[in-house]
Amino acid sequence: MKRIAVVEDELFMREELSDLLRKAGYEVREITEFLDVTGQLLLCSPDLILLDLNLPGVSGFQICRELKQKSSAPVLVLTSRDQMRDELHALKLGADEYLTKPCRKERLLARVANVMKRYEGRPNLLEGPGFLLDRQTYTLYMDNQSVILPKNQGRILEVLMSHGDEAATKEELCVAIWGTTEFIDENALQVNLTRLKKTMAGLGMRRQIVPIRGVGYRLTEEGGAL
Amino acid sequence: MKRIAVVEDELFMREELSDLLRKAGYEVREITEFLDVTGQLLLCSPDLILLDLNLPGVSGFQICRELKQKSSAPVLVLTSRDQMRDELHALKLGADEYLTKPCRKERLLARVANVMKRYEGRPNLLEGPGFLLDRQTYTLYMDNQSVILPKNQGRILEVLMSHGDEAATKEELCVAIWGTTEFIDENALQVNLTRLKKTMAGLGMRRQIVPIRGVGYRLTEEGGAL
DNA sequence: GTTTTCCTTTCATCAACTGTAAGTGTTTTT
DNA sequence: AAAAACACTTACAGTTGATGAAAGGAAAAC
Repeated sequence: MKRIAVVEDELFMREELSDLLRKAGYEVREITEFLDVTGQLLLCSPDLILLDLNLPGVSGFQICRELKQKSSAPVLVLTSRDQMRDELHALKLGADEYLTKPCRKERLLARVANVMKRYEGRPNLLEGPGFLLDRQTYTLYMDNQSVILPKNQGRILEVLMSHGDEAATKEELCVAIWGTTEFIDENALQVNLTRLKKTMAGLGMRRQIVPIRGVGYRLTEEGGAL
Repeated sequence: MKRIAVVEDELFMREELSDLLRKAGYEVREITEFLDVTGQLLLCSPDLILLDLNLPGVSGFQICRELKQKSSAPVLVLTSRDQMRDELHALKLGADEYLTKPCRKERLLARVANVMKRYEGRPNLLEGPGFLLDRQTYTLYMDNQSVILPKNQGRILEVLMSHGDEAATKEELCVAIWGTTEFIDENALQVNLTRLKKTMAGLGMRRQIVPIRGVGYRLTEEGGAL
């Protein structure tokens, strides 16, 4: 059975949505605490996320962006009719569909089914700007090429991507690669970074890895200064 | 610029389609010889294929099926309004969209753009029943797992898939793996087949490899007898 | 029951990934 | 300007995993 996560703060609306979806044969998980929404969502690994943009305290946009960085579930955004401008914004952030509230039940269900069908059987790929990464095999897709990254390079890229434009500390990277906080050797990380850079350059990827002195590394913003 | 292949036998219709698409900024390739349509299409490697189902001599369905086995370009099927039943059939064969003729220009362009956007940045994956295969890296996707096949196993599976339910000869397989007709050693193929079988079984794939005595191998039909 | 064809396992070889080590650049600090 | 701290690169050896050869077992055809 397909699992859908509902992120909506208004009680009434949330229950109505859940009800509708359950009757349509989906398993529903409701998010009721709006701290670390992304984390909660990742934990229950839904097949689709229904996301209201107007949440108390947190930015729906921010959540959307984080989700697309850290998971590969499709996101269907709900927005009030008077915030149509949001749509474009949401789509840019990687939302797969949007709907205006209120909206007819059939319409909602149709979109839900449609989006899920589009993702049906699709591999679990992490989206980066202009490329995709399979988190299990570390197969990297760019344009029409695909390359298998060695495990370490893959893990590094995965961590960097999950941080978006922010820096990942060297410690984090080491943990991701070797599973321990004790530094095996800071240099080992260094070497693997060099190798990853080379493969990325070889593929013509626009994003580059830049060091943050004394902290770690991050991926450059799209048109970011070198 | 995106390239679209038009497969349509009626001259008038074909030119109208081509015109429309060219004005919309696409590069168009027309298929005018209806022998080995699939081969021609594979050669020009289009980003989308516009396929009329009523072709002289050949079955549009057959072409559709072959395309989905041998390429990963999206297929948009055109059918006359009085053959609505075809639609279901076409979708089952893996067509990504269908349209009834005649049809409004905007509608056609909208669907074309829509389908292409859906494929945008998507990796070049070959579709098998219930699984996907990356022809470059031989990454195999099933359910939510993904595994990297060793090159030889990948090549074998690729060839078998490209033959659909028909048998691939041992010679073909050897050529695909080692690039030569001279048998390196028939046993080498044997060994790799065994290994492929094992990995497929390990993943719980429904399709199995069955030998055709004295000829070669083929994948079992969905509910095929063992 | 014999022959042909197909299958499986084991073993040595080879290629690829990896960490170590040593040395070179490049910032920042003094 | 010199020193120190940090970042980068290259070369090399150990390990892991894929590959083909060989040998023997199973299944089908006759």
